[in-house]
Amino acid sequence: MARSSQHDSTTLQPERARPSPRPSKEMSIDDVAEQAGVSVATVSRVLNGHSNVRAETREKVLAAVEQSGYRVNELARNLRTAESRLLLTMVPNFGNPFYAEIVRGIDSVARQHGYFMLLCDTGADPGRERSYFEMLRRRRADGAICLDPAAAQQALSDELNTLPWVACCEFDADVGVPYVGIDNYRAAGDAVMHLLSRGHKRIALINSGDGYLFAQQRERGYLDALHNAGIDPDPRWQVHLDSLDYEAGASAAAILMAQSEPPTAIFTVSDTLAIGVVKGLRSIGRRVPDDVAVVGFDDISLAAQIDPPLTTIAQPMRELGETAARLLLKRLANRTANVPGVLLPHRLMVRASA
Amino acid sequence: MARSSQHDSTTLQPERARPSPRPSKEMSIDDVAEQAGVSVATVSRVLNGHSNVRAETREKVLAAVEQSGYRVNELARNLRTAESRLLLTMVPNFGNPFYAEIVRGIDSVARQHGYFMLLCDTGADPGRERSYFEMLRRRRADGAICLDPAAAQQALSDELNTLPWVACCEFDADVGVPYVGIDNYRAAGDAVMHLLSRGHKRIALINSGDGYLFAQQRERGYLDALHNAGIDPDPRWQVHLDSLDYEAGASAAAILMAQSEPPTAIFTVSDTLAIGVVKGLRSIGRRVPDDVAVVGFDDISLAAQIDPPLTTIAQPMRELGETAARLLLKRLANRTANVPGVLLPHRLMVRASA
DNA sequence: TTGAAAGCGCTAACAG
DNA sequence: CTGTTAGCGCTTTCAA
Repeated sequence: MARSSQHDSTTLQPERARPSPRPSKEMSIDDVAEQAGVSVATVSRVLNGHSNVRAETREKVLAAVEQSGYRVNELARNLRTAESRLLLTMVPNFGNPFYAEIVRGIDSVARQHGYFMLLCDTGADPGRERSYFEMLRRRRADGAICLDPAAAQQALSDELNTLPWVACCEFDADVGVPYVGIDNYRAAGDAVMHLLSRGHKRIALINSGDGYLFAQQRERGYLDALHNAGIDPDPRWQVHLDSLDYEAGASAAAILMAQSEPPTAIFTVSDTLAIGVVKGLRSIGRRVPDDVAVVGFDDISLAAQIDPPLTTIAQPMRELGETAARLLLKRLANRTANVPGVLLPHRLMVRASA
Repeated sequence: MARSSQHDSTTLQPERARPSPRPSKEMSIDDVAEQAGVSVATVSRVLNGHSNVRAETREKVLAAVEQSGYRVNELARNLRTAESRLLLTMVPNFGNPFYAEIVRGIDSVARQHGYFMLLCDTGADPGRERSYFEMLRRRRADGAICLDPAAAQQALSDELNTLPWVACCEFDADVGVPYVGIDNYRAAGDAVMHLLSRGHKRIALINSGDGYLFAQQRERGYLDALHNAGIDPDPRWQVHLDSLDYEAGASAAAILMAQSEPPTAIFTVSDTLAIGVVKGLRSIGRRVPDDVAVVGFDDISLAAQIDPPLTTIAQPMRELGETAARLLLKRLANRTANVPGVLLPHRLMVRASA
């Protein structure tokens, strides 16, 4: 509604009297050089902050840049320097709030180092995932952080391990790929031990499909903790889901409770599942924690908000992301550097649900 | 494990007996051309699926590509074709589940058209936001979809409107930028009218800060609906928050209910807020909907999961994203095309909370 | 149907 | 301190 005038245009035409810098034809470094009366090399130097330029010359260049509205063409720069300064982050499902904070951590470290992060939702589909690794090969991205299960598992058999990437959360320590995550085995054990200490004996596990490495690790933790307590885990207490959605948790809970001797506690490998469980329990008239205790996993921000607030295993999500990014950057800086695998501490958050 | 021989090469290192294609030195199109005994032009043609290549020649090239493990260098291709095939999506806070589904919609349309989507979390910070628009100017991305408030508002005053971007959800129809969103004014009215029809008179509004355009629009809708019902809105019923977090909703509810004549219903401009409200209400002993009714906004997947299930205004999130992407693609394909603003329908989801 | 050659816009030797 | 110049790897006329 304000100053409109300026575009009745359509390209091809003169198009005069534009507001200041915006040039009608895209400028190149040559134009700037000419306008400043120097060579392109000099322009490049000041643009890249090299010190070997006389102050006076620098001023001239800066002035020309300023008043021409010139912007460096990163496409050209990328080709020349042979790097895209883009990092890929692959997540199986970025609608899951668990990933949000991790991705934030990655993003913040990346941009701190002059990289941009490209977020890719793979849907845990190996096909999609491969297509993203393909981007690496085509030099569209410099490196990748993968939160996806498939890659971690195929790293051995593939030439995947020659690509610059690191695994986050989903990792196999025996493969040659740098990783960061938590000790899922021990974390699951801690959760179960908490339930045990509350007097529960019939403790169920709601797990995701075993496509996930963490699922296997947590299941072993659960099983061993039970065994160590002298309890023989009933197979009927274990359910495997192919989803981490709220809904999946709700229906799993209902099924679990329909048994003749239903569990008195449920350990779930994800808070989203646990939230669904709580809702499912409620809808069949069971109270939490009085009738059945629930413990989740991850400690997403929602966990403390629901009713009752969720007891859960907290993962240091932000740090997981930051660490992953640092590992990757390190690999990028030095291809031959020995980048380690790192395990970050988890923590049991005792709230009202168990 | 197959045919290995060909490169024990590498410039400096031994490193022999590598698995198949993976070349130790990066291959270029010249290498492929040489290996296939044709010119680079021909290689380029088959790589790009041009039809004017003899079948036999094509085979030769493909074979060379295959067994050299060659991958096109997109950096070079980008420079040459002057496009990055990258789209930016700017969200104020991608931890908010509302954005997840929208982003999915964008992503799916983008990749369907051979583009990749770069997700950018701006934190609703105009500075960060500008830095992303800067990427457009530097040709690091071809276009952008912005879910952020600031851009929509500055589009007028700036040369922002010459850049290839579209607004999604946050838009000002009077500015020259293509947009997609819902009719926030009417949607808010619908929510209030629902509450009215349930007999409520003292209806509170929990709004976000007025940095958001939708906040202003929904507030007007709320106010007018009340007026139209002959109710004079008490200013004490309106609270403005600078956050959409669960926590913010919880404390706002407590404050609201501490008044001498507290509201009997609360309309909230976001489900995340509403979920916090429900929790806040519960923690001060108020029941929903018996003591106070709550209606949210967005219909994120969680809305149906909480206790009680949330009555809310559903936004067609997936479609919002898809439409935004299509508008942008259209603009990209034809800079002078007249890309319209589009409004998608919302829907009141009546559940148990109101 | 194919090849030769001219750049895309930039950075980085190498000279001066 | 500054300029000249040679490419980065690809696509695309233009000729053959």
